[in-house]
Amino acid sequence: MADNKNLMDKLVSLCKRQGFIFQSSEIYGGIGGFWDYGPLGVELKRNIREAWWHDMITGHDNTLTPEGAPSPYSMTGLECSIVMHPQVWKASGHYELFHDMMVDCHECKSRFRADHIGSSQCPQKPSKCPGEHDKCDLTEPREFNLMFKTHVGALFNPDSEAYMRPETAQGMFVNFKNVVDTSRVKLPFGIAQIGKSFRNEITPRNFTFRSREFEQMEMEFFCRPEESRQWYEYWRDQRYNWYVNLGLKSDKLILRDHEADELSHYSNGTADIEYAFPFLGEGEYGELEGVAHRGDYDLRSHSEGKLVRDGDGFAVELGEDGKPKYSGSGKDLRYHDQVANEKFFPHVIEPAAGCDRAALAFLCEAYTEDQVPDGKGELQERIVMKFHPRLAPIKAAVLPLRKKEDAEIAKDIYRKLKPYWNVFYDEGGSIGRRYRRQDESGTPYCITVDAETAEDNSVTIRDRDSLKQERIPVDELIGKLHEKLSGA
RNA sequence: GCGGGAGUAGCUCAAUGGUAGAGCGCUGGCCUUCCAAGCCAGAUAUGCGGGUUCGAUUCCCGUCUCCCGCUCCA
Repeated sequence: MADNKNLMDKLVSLCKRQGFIFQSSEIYGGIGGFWDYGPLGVELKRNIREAWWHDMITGHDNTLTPEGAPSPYSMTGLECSIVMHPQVWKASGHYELFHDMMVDCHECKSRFRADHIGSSQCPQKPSKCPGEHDKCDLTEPREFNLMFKTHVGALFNPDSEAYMRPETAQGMFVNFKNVVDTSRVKLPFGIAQIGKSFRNEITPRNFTFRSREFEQMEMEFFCRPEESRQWYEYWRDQRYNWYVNLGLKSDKLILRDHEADELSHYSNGTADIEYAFPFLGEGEYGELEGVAHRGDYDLRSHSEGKLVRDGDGFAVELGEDGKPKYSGSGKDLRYHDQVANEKFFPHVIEPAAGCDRAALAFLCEAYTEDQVPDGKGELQERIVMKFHPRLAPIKAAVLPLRKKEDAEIAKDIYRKLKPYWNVFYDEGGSIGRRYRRQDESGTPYCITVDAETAEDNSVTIRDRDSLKQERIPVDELIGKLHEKLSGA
């Protein structure tokens, strides 16, 4: 743990000095729970997003049955607004769960829901309610809201209140009908979205792990109810393997099924994909992604009104007037299977990933200290970020060995590669220093131009992890890099 | 939100009620050229606000941020 703590400190320092992650608004003293991605960090995150988008959507083959899947399926993308109609959050259940009037006691440091004071116990005198004991020192009821509130329109009044989305998922549900009506998709299919979400966390902690503004990569997979269990299992494995294939070691990554009492109000089953972050204790894991079986909870809620558990199933929650407590849209969001001519609410499997958490996990996993012989053959400590080539912010660096003689040829090579990849040109400092700089940025390959290049038009490619160099003709460079970077 | 600790250069750290230093890194130059070599020159810092004081980075108060513990955690 002490080593891990130390490792986390070193990683935070590296993120700052290499331009991966900065504290938001740092020159004004910072603001808790918000983070900025620097020149390298933005490339890392972009690569994570693109890997996810490619592997989930654009690279998915709608016509074949992937291994482990019950059938072929289709995938589509979507991008929704962050501010939505406030009723979305009432029907979804977020408003009730994220929004409470709370009373705190200065004396016993407890917090109570304002509407439950009469049925709560004072921790110091359990026979009385909070506030009835002599020593109680209660605050006024205070609004306690995990959703960021804003106002739509220039006039501030209660009718203009709106919320920044606390998750991207609802955008997929409320657009379910739009997607079905316009894209000719048939069950089973997924709608995927990447975007920012906002939660007013009480305690942002652990670097970027729990932030107030964060990016989600979420997919809602709609299927026939009777197939939902199989799809749930398919997506659990699929998503777990995605992280492993991008370099997270499987002994640091677990797939953990939620206990029954841990399940969300809507869920028929949830598994977390969790990573052994260095800031956690031995044997502890932090959530990267949740894969939830949401049943038909969301589509039904947005049709009929917010649901509550009713025996084994769900029923619309009713207010005192016998009408839905939080009404839905009233639109029929059932899927119409035109072949079988039946209408039903599809069931939903939701793999919901945190992009920033993935970025943090990949940073933690990449951070490596090893030893490399210097010019005299003595071992020197090296810090190297061993990113998977798909995720590396810079794919290759072009380095002239001798600044004067080799620079022009090196620049030509740089220009040849630039249209394909984010390539970096560096002629400053000794070659060893430049290699180390690229190691700390996580650049997988360094292309070095030397005296031989002018003679036979060949360069060396240095491998970041093995330090091995391979000499190849310049004409084969693009093909070679394609092969190496495609991510064996 | 509570309690404790901490904020000095890009990073890691030093020092001081009276001109704020170092190492590494960074920039320019010379020399060198396959794994952080050398020489010369240079830039960059006391989180923010207030108070005490002739003078505050140092003492006091507030605030913000970070760390640890509690609390919270779809």
